[in-house]
Amino acid sequence: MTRKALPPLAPGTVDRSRALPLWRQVQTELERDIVAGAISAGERFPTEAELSERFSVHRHTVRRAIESLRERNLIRVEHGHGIFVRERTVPHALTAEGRLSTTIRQLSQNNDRKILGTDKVQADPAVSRALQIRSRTLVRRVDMLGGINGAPATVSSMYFPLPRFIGIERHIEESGSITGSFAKLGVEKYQRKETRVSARLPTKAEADLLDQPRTLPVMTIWSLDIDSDGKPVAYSQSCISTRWIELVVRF
Amino acid sequence: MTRKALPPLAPGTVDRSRALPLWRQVQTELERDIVAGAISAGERFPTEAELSERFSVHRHTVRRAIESLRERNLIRVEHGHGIFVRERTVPHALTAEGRLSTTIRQLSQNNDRKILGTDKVQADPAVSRALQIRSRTLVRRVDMLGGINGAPATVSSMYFPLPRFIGIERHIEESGSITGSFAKLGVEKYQRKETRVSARLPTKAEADLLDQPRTLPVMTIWSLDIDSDGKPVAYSQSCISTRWIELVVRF
DNA sequence: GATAATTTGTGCGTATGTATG
DNA sequence: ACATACATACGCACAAATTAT
Repeated sequence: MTRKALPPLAPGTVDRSRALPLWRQVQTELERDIVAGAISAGERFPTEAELSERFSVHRHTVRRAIESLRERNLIRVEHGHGIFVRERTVPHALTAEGRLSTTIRQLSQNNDRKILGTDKVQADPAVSRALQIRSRTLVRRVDMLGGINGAPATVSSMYFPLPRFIGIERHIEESGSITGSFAKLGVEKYQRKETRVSARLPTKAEADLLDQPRTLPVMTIWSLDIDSDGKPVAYSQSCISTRWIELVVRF
Repeated sequence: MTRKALPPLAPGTVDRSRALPLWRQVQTELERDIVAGAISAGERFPTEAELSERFSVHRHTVRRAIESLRERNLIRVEHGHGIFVRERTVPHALTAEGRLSTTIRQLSQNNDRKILGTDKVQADPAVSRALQIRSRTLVRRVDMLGGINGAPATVSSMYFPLPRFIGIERHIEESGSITGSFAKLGVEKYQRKETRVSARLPTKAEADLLDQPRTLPVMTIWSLDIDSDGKPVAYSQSCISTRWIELVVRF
Protein backbone atom coordinates (compact mmCIF):
# COMPACT_ATOMS: atom_id res chain seq x y z
CA MET A 1 0.00 0.00 0.00
CA THR A 2 1.54 3.29 -1.10
CA ARG A 3 1.22 6.11 1.34
CA LYS A 4 1.48 9.81 0.79
CA ALA A 5 4.08 11.51 2.97
CA LEU A 6 2.80 14.43 4.97
CA PRO A 7 4.40 17.84 4.42
CA PRO A 8 7.42 18.49 6.64
CA LEU A 9 6.60 19.88 10.01
CA ALA A 10 6.89 23.66 10.34
CA PRO A 11 9.17 24.56 13.24
CA GLY A 12 7.35 25.50 16.39
CA THR A 13 4.31 23.41 15.54
CA VAL A 14 4.57 21.52 18.77
CA ASP A 15 4.73 23.79 21.76
CA ARG A 16 5.83 21.99 24.88
CA SER A 17 5.12 24.89 27.21
CA ARG A 18 1.86 23.29 28.31
CA ALA A 19 -0.16 26.20 27.00
CA LEU A 20 -2.14 23.56 25.12
CA PRO A 21 -2.15 19.81 25.62
CA LEU A 22 0.24 18.08 23.25
CA TRP A 23 -2.42 15.76 21.88
CA ARG A 24 -4.61 18.71 20.99
CA GLN A 25 -1.77 20.34 19.08
CA VAL A 26 -1.25 17.11 17.16
CA GLN A 27 -4.98 16.88 16.51
CA THR A 28 -5.12 20.45 15.21
CA GLU A 29 -2.18 19.84 12.91
CA LEU A 30 -3.61 16.61 11.51
CA GLU A 31 -6.99 18.24 11.05
CA ARG A 32 -5.30 21.00 9.09
CA ASP A 33 -3.67 18.37 6.88
CA ILE A 34 -7.02 16.74 6.23
CA VAL A 35 -8.97 19.89 5.38
CA ALA A 36 -6.04 21.21 3.31
CA GLY A 37 -6.20 17.97 1.36
CA ALA A 38 -2.62 16.91 2.09
CA ILE A 39 -4.18 13.49 2.47
CA SER A 40 -7.26 13.07 0.36
CA ALA A 41 -10.46 11.21 1.09
CA GLY A 42 -10.15 7.47 1.28
CA GLU A 43 -6.38 7.64 1.41
CA ARG A 44 -4.28 6.08 4.06
CA PHE A 45 -2.88 7.95 7.03
CA PRO A 46 0.65 7.48 8.31
CA THR A 47 0.85 4.80 10.97
CA GLU A 48 0.79 5.70 14.63
CA ALA A 49 4.51 5.01 14.81
CA GLU A 50 5.26 7.38 11.93
CA LEU A 51 3.14 10.13 13.42
CA SER A 52 4.75 9.63 16.79
CA GLU A 53 8.14 10.04 15.07
CA ARG A 54 7.04 13.07 13.09
CA PHE A 55 5.72 15.00 16.07
CA SER A 56 8.31 13.68 18.49
CA VAL A 57 5.62 12.68 20.91
CA HIS A 58 4.66 9.41 22.49
CA ARG A 59 2.47 7.01 20.58
CA HIS A 60 -0.22 7.41 23.24
CA THR A 61 -0.32 11.13 22.53
CA VAL A 62 -0.90 10.39 18.86
CA ARG A 63 -3.62 7.91 19.76
CA ARG A 64 -5.42 10.53 21.82
CA ALA A 65 -5.38 12.91 18.85
CA ILE A 66 -6.51 10.18 16.47
CA GLU A 67 -9.36 9.26 18.77
CA SER A 68 -10.55 12.84 18.80
CA LEU A 69 -10.58 12.93 14.99
CA ARG A 70 -12.39 9.63 14.89
CA GLU A 71 -15.09 10.78 17.27
CA ARG A 72 -15.83 13.57 14.84
CA ASN A 73 -15.94 11.17 11.90
CA LEU A 74 -13.01 12.75 10.08
CA ILE A 75 -11.10 9.52 9.90
CA ARG A 76 -11.82 5.84 10.02
CA VAL A 77 -9.66 3.42 11.97
CA GLU A 78 -9.49 -0.16 10.77
CA HIS A 79 -8.14 -2.56 13.36
CA GLY A 80 -4.91 -4.09 12.17
CA HIS A 81 -5.15 -2.38 8.81
CA GLY A 82 -4.64 1.33 9.05
CA ILE A 83 -6.09 4.78 9.51
CA PHE A 84 -7.96 6.32 6.62
CA VAL A 85 -9.34 9.73 5.82
CA ARG A 86 -13.08 9.37 5.56
CA GLU A 87 -14.67 9.51 2.16
CA ARG A 88 -17.15 12.33 1.71
CA THR A 89 -20.43 10.79 2.60
CA VAL A 90 -23.54 11.42 0.58
CA PRO A 91 -26.30 12.81 2.78
CA HIS A 92 -29.52 10.91 2.20
CA ALA A 93 -32.58 12.85 3.29
CA LEU A 94 -35.28 10.74 4.90
CA THR A 95 -38.58 11.99 3.48
CA ALA A 96 -41.90 10.47 2.55
CA GLU A 97 -41.17 10.61 -1.18
CA GLY A 98 -37.42 10.24 -1.23
CA ARG A 99 -36.08 7.02 -2.62
CA LEU A 100 -32.53 6.24 -1.74
CA SER A 101 -31.74 5.70 -5.40
CA THR A 102 -33.09 9.13 -6.30
CA THR A 103 -31.01 10.87 -3.68
CA ILE A 104 -27.91 9.11 -4.78
CA ARG A 105 -28.59 9.83 -8.40
CA GLN A 106 -28.91 13.52 -7.62
CA LEU A 107 -25.91 13.80 -5.37
CA SER A 108 -23.39 11.53 -6.94
CA GLN A 109 -21.98 11.05 -10.39
CA ASN A 110 -23.27 7.62 -10.75
CA ASN A 111 -25.81 5.26 -9.35
CA ASP A 112 -26.47 1.72 -10.21
CA ARG A 113 -28.57 -1.10 -8.89
CA LYS A 114 -28.06 -4.78 -9.34
CA ILE A 115 -30.53 -7.53 -8.59
CA LEU A 116 -28.78 -10.11 -6.46
CA GLY A 117 -31.61 -12.55 -6.50
CA THR A 118 -35.27 -13.04 -5.91
CA ASP A 119 -37.37 -15.69 -4.24
CA LYS A 120 -40.86 -16.51 -3.10
CA VAL A 121 -40.70 -16.93 0.69
CA GLN A 122 -42.93 -17.24 3.71
CA ALA A 123 -43.34 -13.95 5.54
CA ASP A 124 -41.60 -14.00 8.91
CA PRO A 125 -43.35 -12.30 11.86
CA ALA A 126 -41.81 -8.86 11.23
CA VAL A 127 -42.67 -8.83 7.54
CA SER A 128 -46.21 -10.13 8.02
CA ARG A 129 -46.94 -7.58 10.73
CA ALA A 130 -45.65 -4.72 8.59
CA LEU A 131 -47.52 -5.79 5.47
CA GLN A 132 -50.63 -6.64 7.51
CA ILE A 133 -50.89 -10.18 6.25
CA ARG A 134 -51.08 -13.50 8.04
CA SER A 135 -47.81 -15.01 9.14
CA ARG A 136 -46.22 -17.43 6.68
CA THR A 137 -48.21 -16.06 3.77
CA LEU A 138 -46.08 -16.12 0.64
CA VAL A 139 -44.37 -12.87 -0.33
CA ARG A 140 -41.97 -11.94 -3.09
CA ARG A 141 -38.51 -11.08 -1.87
CA VAL A 142 -36.08 -9.16 -4.06
CA ASP A 143 -32.48 -8.66 -2.98
CA MET A 144 -30.60 -5.73 -4.43
CA LEU A 145 -27.17 -4.19 -4.31
CA GLY A 146 -27.02 -0.43 -4.69
CA GLY A 147 -23.93 1.42 -5.80
CA ILE A 148 -22.74 4.98 -5.69
CA ASN A 149 -19.92 6.25 -7.86
CA GLY A 150 -19.12 2.69 -8.73
CA ALA A 151 -18.72 1.59 -5.14
CA PRO A 152 -21.28 -0.72 -3.53
CA ALA A 153 -23.12 1.17 -0.80
CA THR A 154 -26.38 -0.54 0.06
CA VAL A 155 -27.69 -4.07 0.33
CA SER A 156 -31.43 -4.31 0.58
CA SER A 157 -34.23 -6.81 0.60
CA MET A 158 -37.70 -5.73 -0.42
CA TYR A 159 -40.79 -7.75 0.37
CA PHE A 160 -43.90 -7.42 -1.80
CA PRO A 161 -47.24 -8.93 -0.81
CA LEU A 162 -48.65 -11.63 -3.07
CA PRO A 163 -50.75 -12.19 -5.09
CA ARG A 164 -51.13 -8.43 -5.60
CA PHE A 165 -47.64 -7.96 -7.01
CA ILE A 166 -47.15 -11.22 -8.86
CA GLY A 167 -44.33 -10.90 -11.35
CA ILE A 168 -42.97 -7.63 -9.97
CA GLU A 169 -39.48 -9.12 -9.84
CA ARG A 170 -39.43 -9.42 -13.62
CA HIS A 171 -40.45 -5.79 -14.04
CA ILE A 172 -37.74 -4.71 -11.63
CA GLU A 173 -35.14 -6.82 -13.39
CA GLU A 174 -36.12 -5.37 -16.77
CA SER A 175 -36.47 -1.71 -15.85
CA GLY A 176 -34.36 -1.45 -12.70
CA SER A 177 -36.98 0.90 -11.33
CA ILE A 178 -39.24 0.22 -8.36
CA THR A 179 -41.54 3.12 -9.11
CA GLY A 180 -41.89 2.00 -12.74
CA SER A 181 -42.61 -1.58 -11.73
CA PHE A 182 -45.29 -0.46 -9.29
CA ALA A 183 -46.85 1.66 -12.01
CA LYS A 184 -47.08 -1.35 -14.34
CA LEU A 185 -48.98 -3.21 -11.64
CA GLY A 186 -51.46 -0.42 -11.07
CA VAL A 187 -49.85 1.54 -8.23
CA GLU A 188 -49.62 5.10 -9.47
CA LYS A 189 -48.41 6.67 -6.26
CA TYR A 190 -46.87 5.30 -3.16
CA GLN A 191 -45.07 6.84 -0.23
CA ARG A 192 -43.07 6.02 2.79
CA LYS A 193 -45.01 5.69 5.99
CA GLU A 194 -42.30 4.98 8.50
CA THR A 195 -38.59 4.36 8.65
CA ARG A 196 -36.76 2.77 11.56
CA VAL A 197 -33.03 3.17 11.90
CA SER A 198 -30.46 1.24 13.85
CA ALA A 199 -26.90 0.05 13.35
CA ARG A 200 -24.91 -3.14 13.64
CA LEU A 201 -21.79 -4.79 12.34
CA PRO A 202 -22.30 -6.35 8.93
CA THR A 203 -22.42 -10.09 8.36
CA LYS A 204 -19.55 -11.50 6.37
CA ALA A 205 -21.74 -11.69 3.29
CA GLU A 206 -22.78 -8.05 3.65
CA ALA A 207 -19.22 -6.90 4.24
CA ASP A 208 -18.09 -8.75 1.13
CA LEU A 209 -20.88 -7.26 -0.98
CA LEU A 210 -20.18 -3.77 0.33
CA ASP A 211 -16.45 -4.29 -0.02
CA GLN A 212 -15.76 -3.08 3.48
CA PRO A 213 -14.22 -4.45 6.67
CA ARG A 214 -16.47 -6.30 9.07
CA THR A 215 -15.55 -3.87 11.82
CA LEU A 216 -17.12 -0.88 10.06
CA PRO A 217 -20.75 -0.60 11.18
CA VAL A 218 -23.64 -0.40 8.76
CA MET A 219 -26.91 1.38 9.37
CA THR A 220 -29.99 -0.75 9.07
CA ILE A 221 -33.21 0.76 7.82
CA TRP A 222 -36.59 -0.87 7.90
CA SER A 223 -39.19 1.01 5.98
CA LEU A 224 -42.77 0.58 5.02
CA ASP A 225 -44.29 1.94 1.82
CA ILE A 226 -48.01 2.44 1.39
CA ASP A 227 -50.20 3.27 -1.60
CA SER A 228 -52.63 6.18 -1.75
CA ASP A 229 -55.26 4.09 0.08
CA GLY A 230 -52.85 3.49 2.92
CA LYS A 231 -52.40 -0.19 2.01
CA PRO A 232 -48.88 -1.54 2.50
CA VAL A 233 -47.19 -2.20 -0.82
CA ALA A 234 -43.62 -2.96 0.22
CA TYR A 235 -41.57 -3.60 3.29
CA SER A 236 -37.86 -3.23 2.90
CA GLN A 237 -34.82 -3.78 4.97
CA SER A 238 -31.68 -2.00 3.85
CA CYS A 239 -28.20 -2.23 5.07
CA ILE A 240 -26.34 0.97 4.38
CA SER A 241 -22.62 1.53 4.40
CA THR A 242 -21.60 4.32 6.78
CA ARG A 243 -18.62 4.76 4.52
CA TRP A 244 -20.57 6.47 1.76
CA ILE A 245 -23.89 7.52 3.17
CA GLU A 246 -25.18 9.46 6.13
CA LEU A 247 -28.83 10.04 6.88
CA VAL A 248 -30.34 13.49 7.21
CA VAL A 249 -33.68 14.51 8.62
CA ARG A 250 -34.74 18.10 7.96
CA PHE A 251 -37.61 19.83 9.68
CA MET B 1 -22.32 -16.44 34.09
CA THR B 2 -25.49 -18.33 34.79
CA ARG B 3 -27.37 -19.44 31.76
CA LYS B 4 -30.94 -20.56 31.36
CA ALA B 5 -31.21 -24.04 29.93
CA LEU B 6 -33.44 -24.33 26.92
CA PRO B 7 -36.38 -26.71 27.15
CA PRO B 8 -35.51 -30.24 26.04
CA LEU B 9 -35.83 -30.83 22.37
CA ALA B 10 -39.10 -32.36 21.25
CA PRO B 11 -38.42 -35.50 19.26
CA GLY B 12 -38.59 -35.01 15.53
CA THR B 13 -37.58 -31.34 15.72
CA VAL B 14 -34.67 -31.89 13.42
CA ASP B 15 -35.69 -33.63 10.26
CA ARG B 16 -32.74 -34.92 8.30
CA SER B 17 -34.78 -35.88 5.26
CA ARG B 18 -33.62 -32.70 3.48
CA ALA B 19 -37.14 -31.46 3.10
CA LEU B 20 -35.81 -28.27 4.74
CA PRO B 21 -32.17 -27.26 5.25
CA LEU B 22 -30.92 -28.16 8.71
CA TRP B 23 -29.82 -24.61 9.51
CA ARG B 24 -33.28 -23.30 8.77
CA GLN B 25 -34.86 -25.84 11.09
CA VAL B 26 -32.48 -24.73 13.83
CA GLN B 27 -33.28 -21.09 13.13
CA THR B 28 -37.02 -21.70 13.34
CA GLU B 29 -36.65 -23.57 16.61
CA LEU B 30 -34.48 -20.86 18.18
CA GLU B 31 -36.83 -18.16 16.97
CA ARG B 32 -39.69 -20.01 18.61
CA ASP B 33 -37.73 -20.09 21.87
CA ILE B 34 -37.17 -16.35 21.68
CA VAL B 35 -40.73 -15.28 20.95
CA ALA B 36 -42.07 -17.78 23.49
CA GLY B 37 -39.81 -16.14 26.04
CA ALA B 38 -37.88 -19.30 26.91
CA ILE B 39 -34.93 -16.92 26.92
CA SER B 40 -35.87 -13.38 27.81
CA ALA B 41 -34.56 -10.08 26.51
CA GLY B 42 -30.98 -9.31 27.39
CA GLU B 43 -30.34 -12.82 28.57
CA ARG B 44 -27.60 -15.02 27.35
CA PHE B 45 -28.02 -17.69 24.72
CA PRO B 46 -26.42 -21.10 24.93
CA THR B 47 -23.00 -21.13 23.28
CA GLU B 48 -22.51 -22.35 19.74
CA ALA B 49 -21.01 -25.55 21.13
CA GLU B 50 -24.02 -26.19 23.35
CA LEU B 51 -26.48 -25.52 20.53
CA SER B 52 -24.51 -27.75 18.23
CA GLU B 53 -24.77 -30.47 20.89
CA ARG B 54 -28.46 -29.88 21.50
CA PHE B 55 -29.46 -30.12 17.86
CA SER B 56 -26.84 -32.71 16.96
CA VAL B 57 -25.61 -30.63 14.08
CA HIS B 58 -22.28 -29.12 13.21
CA ARG B 59 -21.21 -25.81 14.73
CA HIS B 60 -21.18 -24.22 11.28
CA THR B 61 -24.80 -25.17 10.82
CA VAL B 62 -25.66 -23.46 14.11
CA ARG B 63 -23.69 -20.41 13.01
CA ARG B 64 -25.71 -20.20 9.82
CA ALA B 65 -28.93 -20.13 11.87
CA ILE B 66 -27.49 -17.61 14.32
CA GLU B 67 -26.47 -15.32 11.48
CA SER B 68 -29.96 -15.35 10.10
CA LEU B 69 -31.37 -14.34 13.50
CA ARG B 70 -28.76 -11.64 13.85
CA GLU B 71 -29.54 -10.10 10.48
CA ARG B 72 -33.08 -9.64 11.68
CA ASN B 73 -31.92 -8.06 14.92
CA LEU B 74 -33.43 -10.73 17.15
CA ILE B 75 -30.12 -11.44 18.82
CA ARG B 76 -26.83 -9.70 19.45
CA VAL B 77 -23.52 -11.51 19.07
CA GLU B 78 -20.51 -10.38 21.07
CA HIS B 79 -17.18 -11.67 19.88
CA GLY B 80 -15.48 -13.75 22.53
CA HIS B 81 -18.31 -13.18 24.94
CA GLY B 82 -21.56 -14.75 23.91
CA ILE B 83 -24.86 -14.51 22.13
CA PHE B 84 -27.67 -12.49 23.69
CA VAL B 85 -31.33 -11.98 23.02
CA ARG B 86 -31.78 -8.36 22.03
CA GLU B 87 -33.32 -6.00 24.55
CA ARG B 88 -36.54 -4.34 23.47
CA THR B 89 -35.41 -1.05 22.04
CA VAL B 90 -37.17 2.21 22.70
CA PRO B 91 -38.19 3.87 19.43
CA HIS B 92 -37.12 7.49 19.41
CA ALA B 93 -39.05 9.56 16.89
CA LEU B 94 -37.02 12.19 15.10
CA THR B 95 -39.20 15.28 14.94
CA ALA B 96 -38.70 19.03 15.10
CA GLU B 97 -39.95 19.27 18.67
CA GLY B 98 -38.99 15.91 20.05
CA ARG B 99 -36.25 15.90 22.63
CA LEU B 100 -34.65 12.58 23.22
CA SER B 101 -35.28 12.95 26.94
CA THR B 102 -38.99 13.52 26.34
CA THR B 103 -39.36 10.45 24.18
CA ILE B 104 -37.61 8.32 26.69
CA ARG B 105 -39.61 9.70 29.57
CA GLN B 106 -42.81 8.81 27.73
CA LEU B 107 -41.80 5.37 26.62
CA SER B 108 -39.79 4.03 29.48
CA GLN B 109 -40.29 3.72 33.19
CA ASN B 110 -37.45 5.94 34.05
CA ASN B 111 -35.20 8.54 32.54
CA ASP B 112 -32.31 10.33 34.05
CA ARG B 113 -29.60 12.66 32.90
CA LYS B 114 -26.28 13.28 34.48
CA ILE B 115 -23.90 16.13 33.74
CA LEU B 116 -20.49 14.62 33.09
CA GLY B 117 -18.71 17.93 32.86
CA THR B 118 -18.69 21.30 31.25
CA ASP B 119 -16.04 23.51 29.76
CA LYS B 120 -15.49 26.69 27.81
CA VAL B 121 -13.81 25.68 24.56
CA GLN B 122 -12.86 27.08 21.16
CA ALA B 123 -15.34 26.09 18.47
CA ASP B 124 -13.85 23.64 16.00
CA PRO B 125 -14.74 24.06 12.30
CA ALA B 126 -17.86 21.88 12.43
CA VAL B 127 -19.28 23.61 15.49
CA SER B 128 -18.52 27.11 14.27
CA ARG B 129 -20.10 26.43 10.89
CA ALA B 130 -23.24 25.01 12.46
CA LEU B 131 -23.63 27.83 14.99
CA GLN B 132 -22.69 30.43 12.36
CA ILE B 133 -19.88 31.94 14.38
CA ARG B 134 -16.24 32.53 13.59
CA SER B 135 -13.90 29.62 14.07
CA ARG B 136 -12.24 29.42 17.45
CA THR B 137 -14.83 31.63 19.09
CA LEU B 138 -15.48 30.47 22.63
CA VAL B 139 -18.51 28.26 23.18
CA ARG B 140 -19.91 26.50 26.20
CA ARG B 141 -19.71 22.75 26.00
CA VAL B 142 -21.80 20.53 28.24
CA ASP B 143 -21.28 16.79 28.31
CA MET B 144 -24.15 14.63 29.46
CA LEU B 145 -24.96 11.02 30.05
CA GLY B 146 -28.54 9.97 29.45
CA GLY B 147 -30.10 6.89 30.96
CA ILE B 148 -33.15 4.81 30.29
CA ASN B 149 -34.57 2.42 32.87
CA GLY B 150 -31.42 2.86 34.88
CA ALA B 151 -29.11 1.84 32.03
CA PRO B 152 -26.87 4.42 30.37
CA ALA B 153 -28.04 4.90 26.79
CA THR B 154 -26.72 8.17 25.40
CA VAL B 155 -23.58 10.27 25.66
CA SER B 156 -23.92 13.74 24.26
CA SER B 157 -22.06 16.99 23.99
CA MET B 158 -24.01 20.19 23.49
CA TYR B 159 -22.40 23.39 22.31
CA PHE B 160 -23.98 26.75 23.18
CA PRO B 161 -22.81 30.01 21.60
CA LEU B 162 -21.32 32.62 23.94
CA PRO B 163 -21.85 35.21 25.22
CA ARG B 164 -25.56 34.71 24.56
CA PHE B 165 -25.89 31.69 26.81
CA ILE B 166 -23.44 32.56 29.54
CA GLY B 167 -24.10 30.49 32.64
CA ILE B 168 -26.42 28.02 30.93
CA GLU B 169 -24.39 25.14 32.36
CA ARG B 170 -25.41 26.14 35.89
CA HIS B 171 -29.08 26.24 34.93
CA ILE B 172 -28.78 22.81 33.34
CA GLU B 173 -27.01 21.41 36.37
CA GLU B 174 -29.67 22.79 38.70
CA SER B 175 -32.78 21.92 36.75
CA GLY B 176 -31.57 19.09 34.53
CA SER B 177 -33.75 20.53 31.79
CA ILE B 178 -32.48 22.05 28.57
CA THR B 179 -35.81 23.63 27.69
CA GLY B 180 -36.08 25.18 31.15
CA SER B 181 -32.55 26.54 30.99
CA PHE B 182 -33.19 28.09 27.60
CA ALA B 183 -36.36 29.69 28.97
CA LYS B 184 -34.43 31.28 31.82
CA LEU B 185 -32.09 32.85 29.27
CA GLY B 186 -34.91 34.27 27.18
CA VAL B 187 -35.46 31.53 24.62
CA GLU B 188 -39.14 30.68 24.83
CA LYS B 189 -39.29 28.33 21.93
CA TYR B 190 -36.69 26.46 19.98
CA GLN B 191 -36.83 23.64 17.51
CA ARG B 192 -34.69 21.21 15.65
CA LYS B 193 -33.63 22.29 12.22
CA GLU B 194 -31.66 19.31 11.03
CA THR B 195 -30.41 15.99 12.28
CA ARG B 196 -27.65 13.94 10.67
CA VAL B 197 -27.29 10.28 11.50
CA SER B 198 -24.41 7.90 11.09
CA ALA B 199 -22.88 5.02 13.03
CA ARG B 200 -19.49 3.93 14.26
CA LEU B 201 -17.84 1.84 16.93
CA PRO B 202 -17.62 3.63 20.27
CA THR B 203 -14.39 4.92 21.73
CA LYS B 204 -13.22 3.17 24.86
CA ALA B 205 -14.50 6.06 26.97
CA GLU B 206 -17.93 5.93 25.33
CA ALA B 207 -18.15 2.16 25.68
CA ASP B 208 -17.29 2.45 29.37
CA LEU B 209 -19.88 5.16 29.94
CA LEU B 210 -22.55 3.23 28.07
CA ASP B 211 -21.54 0.00 29.76
CA GLN B 212 -21.37 -1.87 26.49
CA PRO B 213 -18.74 -3.75 24.48
CA ARG B 214 -16.60 -1.80 22.06
CA THR B 215 -17.76 -4.04 19.25
CA LEU B 216 -21.39 -2.94 19.50
CA PRO B 217 -21.93 0.05 17.21
CA VAL B 218 -23.44 3.31 18.38
CA MET B 219 -25.44 5.72 16.30
CA THR B 220 -24.11 9.25 16.11
CA ILE B 221 -26.46 12.15 15.77
CA TRP B 222 -25.49 15.70 15.01
CA SER B 223 -28.31 18.13 15.41
CA LEU B 224 -28.85 21.81 15.21
CA ASP B 225 -31.45 23.69 17.25
CA ILE B 226 -32.71 27.13 16.29
CA ASP B 227 -34.87 29.71 18.05
CA SER B 228 -38.02 31.24 16.60
CA ASP B 229 -35.92 33.77 14.66
CA GLY B 230 -33.99 30.95 13.05
CA LYS B 231 -30.82 31.74 15.00
CA PRO B 232 -28.79 28.70 16.07
CA VAL B 233 -29.03 28.14 19.82
CA ALA B 234 -27.35 24.79 20.23
CA TYR B 235 -25.37 22.26 18.30
CA SER B 236 -25.20 18.82 19.75
CA GLN B 237 -23.50 15.60 19.04
CA SER B 238 -24.98 12.51 20.60
CA CYS B 239 -23.76 9.02 20.71
CA ILE B 240 -26.65 6.61 21.10
CA SER B 241 -26.56 3.00 22.18
CA THR B 242 -28.13 0.70 19.60
CA ARG B 243 -28.80 -1.61 22.50
CA TRP B 244 -31.64 0.45 23.93
CA ILE B 245 -32.70 2.90 21.29
CA GLU B 246 -33.73 2.83 17.66
CA LEU B 247 -34.61 5.88 15.62
CA VAL B 248 -37.93 6.29 13.90
CA VAL B 249 -38.99 8.75 11.24
CA ARG B 250 -42.71 8.99 10.54
CA PHE B 251 -44.21 10.74 7.58
C1' DG C 1 0.87 -7.50 34.05
C1' DA C 2 0.98 -12.19 32.24
C1' DT C 3 -1.38 -16.36 31.28
C1' DA C 4 -4.87 -19.49 30.45
C1' DA C 5 -9.67 -20.68 29.48
C1' DT C 6 -13.82 -19.62 27.11
C1' DT C 7 -16.24 -18.16 23.15
C1' DT C 8 -16.91 -16.31 18.65
C1' DG C 9 -14.77 -15.51 13.83
C1' DT C 10 -12.44 -17.23 9.64
C1' DG C 11 -10.45 -20.27 6.36
C1' DC C 12 -9.69 -24.49 3.84
C1' DG C 13 -10.78 -29.18 2.70
C1' DT C 14 -14.14 -32.85 1.78
C1' DA C 15 -18.42 -35.08 0.71
C1' DT C 16 -23.11 -35.14 -0.92
C1' DG C 17 -27.43 -34.03 -2.98
C1' DT C 18 -29.85 -30.95 -6.45
C1' DA C 19 -30.54 -28.26 -10.37
C1' DT C 20 -28.96 -27.15 -15.15
C1' DG C 21 -27.38 -27.68 -19.67
C1' DA D 1 -25.47 -40.27 -19.52
C1' DC D 2 -22.31 -36.82 -18.34
C1' DA D 3 -20.21 -32.48 -16.88
C1' DT D 4 -20.74 -28.45 -14.31
C1' DA D 5 -22.17 -25.40 -10.83
C1' DC D 6 -24.20 -24.52 -6.45
C1' DA D 7 -25.91 -24.99 -1.73
C1' DT D 8 -25.66 -27.79 2.30
C1' DA D 9 -23.23 -30.09 6.01
C1' DC D 10 -19.28 -31.75 8.45
C1' DG D 11 -14.23 -31.79 10.06
C1' DC D 12 -10.26 -29.53 11.54
C1' DA D 13 -7.21 -25.68 12.68
C1' DC D 14 -6.22 -21.33 14.08
C1' DA D 15 -7.14 -16.18 14.87
C1' DA D 16 -9.19 -12.71 17.79
C1' DA D 17 -11.86 -10.85 21.77
C1' DT D 18 -13.17 -11.33 26.41
C1' DT D 19 -13.01 -12.91 31.09
C1' DA D 20 -11.08 -15.08 35.05
C1' DT D 21 -7.00 -16.65 37.59
